[in-house]
Amino acid sequence: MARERKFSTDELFQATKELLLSHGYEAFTFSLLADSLQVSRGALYKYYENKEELITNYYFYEMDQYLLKLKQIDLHQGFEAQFNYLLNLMFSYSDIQKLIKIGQRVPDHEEKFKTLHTDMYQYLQDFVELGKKEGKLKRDLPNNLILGYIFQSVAIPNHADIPHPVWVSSIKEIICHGMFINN
Amino acid sequence: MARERKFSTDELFQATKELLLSHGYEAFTFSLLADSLQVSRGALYKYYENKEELITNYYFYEMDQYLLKLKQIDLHQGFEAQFNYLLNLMFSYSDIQKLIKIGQRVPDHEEKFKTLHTDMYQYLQDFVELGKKEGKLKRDLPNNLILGYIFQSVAIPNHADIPHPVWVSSIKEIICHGMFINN
DNA sequence: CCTTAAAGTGACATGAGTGTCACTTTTGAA
DNA sequence: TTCAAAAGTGACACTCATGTCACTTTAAGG
Repeated sequence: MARERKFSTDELFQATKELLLSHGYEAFTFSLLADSLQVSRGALYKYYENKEELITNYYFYEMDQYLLKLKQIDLHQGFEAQFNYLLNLMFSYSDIQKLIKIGQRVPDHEEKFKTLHTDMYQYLQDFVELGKKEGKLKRDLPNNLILGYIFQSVAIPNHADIPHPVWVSSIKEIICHGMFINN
Repeated sequence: MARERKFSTDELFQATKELLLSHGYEAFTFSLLADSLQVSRGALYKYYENKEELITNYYFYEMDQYLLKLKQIDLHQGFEAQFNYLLNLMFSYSDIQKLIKIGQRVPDHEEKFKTLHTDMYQYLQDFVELGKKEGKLKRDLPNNLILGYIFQSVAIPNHADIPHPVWVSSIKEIICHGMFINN
């Protein structure tokens, strides 16, 4: 009954992601997106009323996928295994941290994004509590700081091009045991 | 001989800083800046040809001040004292990290900003090396990771509103000895 | 008092993104 | 074959930031 679409929702979101990462929120335009999808600008308005609505939708799509991955942490037994899983996840989805920062710029939606962020942290409280119960994590550290450190570590710029495996194991070393030599 | 200026360079840079932090690079406009200074847009063009030139100038001004503070690290004797000085500096100038990120968006100047960033790191190599020589810092950790880790820590969002002193001492604990209990 | 240089103003042309809409194209079902 | 629903197009009116420029205002020196 209807004509075939020139682009799928997945393609649209993929293009949105690339443009958001390369241009930022303010410089992201429907023109750019239309060009990238080789479609007219008007066509996009058939699906989304404006850039804000599009990006909000895209974010929920992206975050759903991410949370799904995050929830798989429960498939791992014991804190140590969960910790390793989480750290690897961070590195394979390192774009997400950048996207979250960009997403906080969407007007009127700072609240929504803050909530999403908080939810994510909330969800991982169990993981941190497990670590504390198992006597692995220091009890006096705020849970949110522990999570913040794990999330932020993927954002440290590797300007000196240290080989990835060395970089990752060094980060793990610092997170777990710090940069100071014990005495 | 000349008419009195309605705003000083310091006022202009202060307003620029506030607008950059609140609106980001792409949404920063001469109109906004002119309004903020209660001056006509045209007046700004007497001093800077465009937004890029203005922001570049502002950045060099800001970074000069910051580097000056950074260099005062040498006034402290021994690694431990320097480490404490650096950490306090990070927290009192926490806007700088955000500004650096925003600055990386200025077109054609990513190179310049990357250089500036690298220079800053370069300048602190001595500090890290001192820590390693004094047997305080783990020798096998890449210097840039140690610095990056210290810089990033001020960017961790304190959504749960942990009291500042607790927050800071917890961060120091993690940086120095990690989040794991030793066994 | 008058001149002059710098500061500041406001209007103009330009270019780009926005949102809309009448119109065309495609497609499958009747 | 026809036709209706959904996809897609491109032009239009609108808004807003940009950069320029002729003009006005100010203030100090001659």
